[in-house]
Amino acid sequence: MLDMKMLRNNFAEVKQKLKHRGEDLADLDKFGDLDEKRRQLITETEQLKAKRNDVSKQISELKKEKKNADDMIAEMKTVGERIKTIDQELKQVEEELEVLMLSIPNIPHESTPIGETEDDNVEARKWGEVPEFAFESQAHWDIATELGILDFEKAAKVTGSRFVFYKGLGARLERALMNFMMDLHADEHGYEEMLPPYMVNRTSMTGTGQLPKFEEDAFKLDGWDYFLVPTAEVPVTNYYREDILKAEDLPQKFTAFSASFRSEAGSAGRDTRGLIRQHQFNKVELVQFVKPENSYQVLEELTGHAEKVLQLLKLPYRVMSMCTGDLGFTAAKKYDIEVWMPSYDTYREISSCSNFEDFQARRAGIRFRREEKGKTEFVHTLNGSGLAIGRTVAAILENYQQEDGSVKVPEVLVPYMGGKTVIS
RNA sequence: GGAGGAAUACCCAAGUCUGGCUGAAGGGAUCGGUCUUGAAAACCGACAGGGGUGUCAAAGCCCGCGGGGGUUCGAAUCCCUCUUCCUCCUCCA
Repeated sequence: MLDMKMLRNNFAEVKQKLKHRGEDLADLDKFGDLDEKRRQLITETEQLKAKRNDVSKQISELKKEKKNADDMIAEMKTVGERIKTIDQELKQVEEELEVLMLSIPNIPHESTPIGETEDDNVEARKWGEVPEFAFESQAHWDIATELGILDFEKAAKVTGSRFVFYKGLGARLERALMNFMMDLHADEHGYEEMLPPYMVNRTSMTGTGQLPKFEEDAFKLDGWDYFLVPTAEVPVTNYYREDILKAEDLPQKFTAFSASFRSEAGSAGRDTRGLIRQHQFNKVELVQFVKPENSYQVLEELTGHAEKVLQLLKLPYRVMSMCTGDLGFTAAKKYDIEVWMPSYDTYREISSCSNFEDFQARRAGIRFRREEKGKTEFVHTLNGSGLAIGRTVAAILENYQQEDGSVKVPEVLVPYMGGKTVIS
C-alpha cells in the first residue's frame, strides 16, 4: 500500500511512474474525491464528538448537584443521531478508499529498467559455463522417470495433474537440497531458521499483497478463511504483522522451508511436463526486515545469497533485472535468477528476489522505532527464493546427466546424500 | 465435539455486580536523580501506547481497557457477536 499523504501531495508524479507498469489505473483518479470526502467527514464527526464529550461532562455535574439536565440530554440525543449518520457514511467512504488503496501497485524504484514485457528485462550478470553434451541430452522428466525417482502418473491418479511423487534417491535429493540450502543460509549467511504454517488467514494474504487482487492464484480451504501458502514469504513476513520492532533488532533475517501451493490459473497448457510448474513445490525462502536506508544494499546481498546456492551446486545461471512491466504488483525492484536448463535450451527462473520497500510493511503494520520515545517508521521488507527446490532438482538432473542415463551428484551434496556420488 | 473460566498499559494487577467523581488505582521493570570510593538498599522524580485529523511545524481535537456491533445524553463497566488463551471431559499424530 502507498502512503496516502504522499499520494495526495504527489499525485501526478506517482500516476506517471505507475504507468510504466502497464496496469489499468482507471480507478486511481477516484482517490482525490474519496480522500477529500473522508477528511471532511472526519472533521465534521470529530467536532460533534468533542461537543458531546463536553456536554456529557456538564450533564454529569448537573446530576451530581441534583439539577435538571433534560434540555441538554434532548440536545445530545440529536447530536448522537447525527454522529451515527456521519460515521456510517464515513465507514462507507473509508471502505471504498481501502479497496482502492489495496489495489494500487508499488512504485518502481528509479533503478528498475523501464519496459513493457519480459523481453525488456535487463541481464545484470551471468555465471558458469553452459554444458555441452557429447550425447543426446534428455529432459529431466525423462531422466527421472527412467531412473524411477519421480512418478508423475501415480500423482495424477492420487491427486491430479501438476503433482508428483518423489521416490528413492529422488526424494533423498530433494531432502538433501533442503538441508543444504537451509544450512548454508543459517550457518554462512546469518539467517535464523524457520518452519512456518502452510496455511494462513486472509489478513496475512492481504498483508503481503497476494490479496485482494490475486485470489484466483491461491488455494482456498473450503469452509475456512484459510489459504494454502503460495510461498513462505507470506507466513514469515506476517510473523511481525502489527508489531513495532526496535531499531537495534534490525535487520531480522529468516530462512524458511515450506511447501508452496499455486493454482496456476491462466497457465493451463504451459510447462505441463516435469517439475517446472507444479501446484505444490518445496522452496527455501529468504526474508529480511531492514531499515529503509539499507534495503537496496540488502537486496544485492540477498540476491547474492541465492546465487551462492547455484555457485556451490555449479549450475550456470544469469541474473535478470525485471523491468517495470514485469515487476509484479508488490515489488519496487526485483531480480530473477535463471538457471540453465538444457532441455529448454534456455535459462528458467529458479529464484526471485525483491525489495518491497515499505509497501508490505504499510499493509501489514510492520514498524520500528529508532529511539525509545521516537516516532514509528515502517520497515522495508525483502525476500527471495533461496531456492525453489523442485526446479533445482530439475536443473541438477539435466545439467549433471550422463550418457548412460545416470546423474552425477553435485559434490557439495554428496554428504547430504549419504555419500552417494551418482544416481543410477 | 461438550462444560466452565479469562483477556485492562512493557509485565503483574484493581476497577466491571451498582454506567458519570477512572482524563484507569497499586506494584514490578525501565529511565533520571539524591546518598556512596564504587555498587546494592533506601528515598525523590518520570513513565499510555498506538492511530487519525490538523499544521510549514505545532497546539488543539477525535478514537482507545482483545476485535466488531448495539443500548445510553454518557460505556472498561450493560447487551450481542467473533477471536485468542486457560481448566476439565471426549477424540487424536
